[in-house]
Parts: sequence; C-alpha cells; structure tokens
Amino acid sequence: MDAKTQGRFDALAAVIKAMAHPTRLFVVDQLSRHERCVCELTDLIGADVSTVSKHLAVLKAAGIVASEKRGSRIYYNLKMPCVLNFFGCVESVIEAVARESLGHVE
Amino acid sequence: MDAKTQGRFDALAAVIKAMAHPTRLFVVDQLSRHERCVCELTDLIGADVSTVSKHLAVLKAAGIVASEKRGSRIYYNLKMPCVLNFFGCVESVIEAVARESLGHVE
DNA sequence: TGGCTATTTGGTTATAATACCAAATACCCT
DNA sequence: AGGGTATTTGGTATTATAACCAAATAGCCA
Repeated sequence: MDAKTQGRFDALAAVIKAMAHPTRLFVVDQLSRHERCVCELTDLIGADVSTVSKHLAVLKAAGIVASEKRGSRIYYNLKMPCVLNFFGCVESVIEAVARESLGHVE
Repeated sequence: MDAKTQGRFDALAAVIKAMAHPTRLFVVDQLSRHERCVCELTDLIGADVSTVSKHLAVLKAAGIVASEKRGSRIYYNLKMPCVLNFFGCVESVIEAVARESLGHVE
C-alpha cells in the first residue's frame, strides 16, 4: 500500500475510531436532535462528568462535533449530520447477523 | 441511559469498532470493487499474513464481510455495501477540519 | 505420500483506550 | 469577594488492540 493510500485510510480510520464507542455514538445520536450541554449529556449517559468530557473531547478532536460556550455552560453540536444515514446501514448489518444466527435457512 | 438504549449503541459500536482501523478500511474498500483472497489482500497491504488474517476475522465477526472457500483459497466479500456512502461522509469531515486548520476565515 | 501453497491460531510484547477520583479552572450571581 | 455550578485536566489501574514470529491446519497436485 503506497503512502498516499495509507494516509487516506489513516485519516478515515481516525474519524471512525472516534465514533467507535457506545457512549460517543449515543452523544452523536442525541446531538443529531439538538445541541446539548455537557451536564445534560452527563445526566442522559449516567457516567462520571469527567468521563463524558473526555468522550466529547475525542469527538471534537475528530471534527465530528463542535462546542460553543454560552453562559457557564458549553453546548456541543453535531458537525457531521450525514453520519445518521450510516446508523441505518450498520443496523442492517446487525439485523442480518441476528437473522443468520437464528433461522439461517437461505 | 436505559438498558435497551445501551444495548443498541453497544451493538452499533461493535460494528463500527470493527471498521476503525486503516487496514480494515482498506480491505472494505478493496472488497467493494470485487472479492479478494487473503493472499491478494496480503500483497496489497504489505503486512504479515497472520496480521491480515486477524483483521479479516474481526471484519467477519462483525458481519461486515463473509468468506467463501474455493480451492485452496478463501475469498472474502463485502456484506455491507452501504458503507461506501459513509466514506464520503467521513471525508467531508476530514476536509472541513483541514479547511479550519488552514485559512479559517468564516 | 510428500511437499507445496494458503490460511488460521497461539504466544508475546508494546501501545492505546477507558473509567473513575481528585484537583484545577472558568463562569455566574449575590 | 465568596459560594456554587459547569467543565476540563491529571493520575492511575484495568482492559483491549495490534504487530510479528512460529507453529498448526487444510487442501491441492505430482
């Protein structure tokens, strides 16, 4: 694999890896509805605030979300709305796997 | 987060995590063109065969690819063609980040 | 059978990711 | 200023990933 190709897939993987965690996917899903501050997300997720903050930092570093400070709160919003289509794509795979493991009478 | 929601995002994350590696994304990209045997992929990637085999096992366990044995070779094919749309989505984010870090004159 | 080629599996080591707690920082309000 | 809330950062222990080599397994063919 040449260097250019390698670079392309490194960059792709970096973004996808940033999404590859249940909590971060939940955040993306929430933010697709409307922006949320850290405290709201923390309540919804039910983990330590510091944990949520670090997940948000990962998403932000990848360019998936952005943050805006208003008052004493920091609101996060989704910069990658196209990701939602992908959820359906992934869920179709999950369903296919589930079907396979059950009946499997192709 | 309730148990059902947690389960949904755990499943989503499992599939996405399986893709979150440059080599595995490269494999997905290759297989989107046509099936490939392990030896072909190994040549294209330029890593140890055992490394490639393990990456393929990860993709297969997630339901992203399937394999078929023909002769002494095992051919892998993509079970998730919809993933390709997602590459464009991710690349748009990468470009946006690149633009930000350069000019940034919004 | 014996020897190829193709692929997977086991073992090991190095690196990265994640969670929590504690502490630092920032901002608002009285 | 001082207290309270919101958020990030540092530290640490645990767990997960990933790469390579070596060895095991499977199938083909002469």
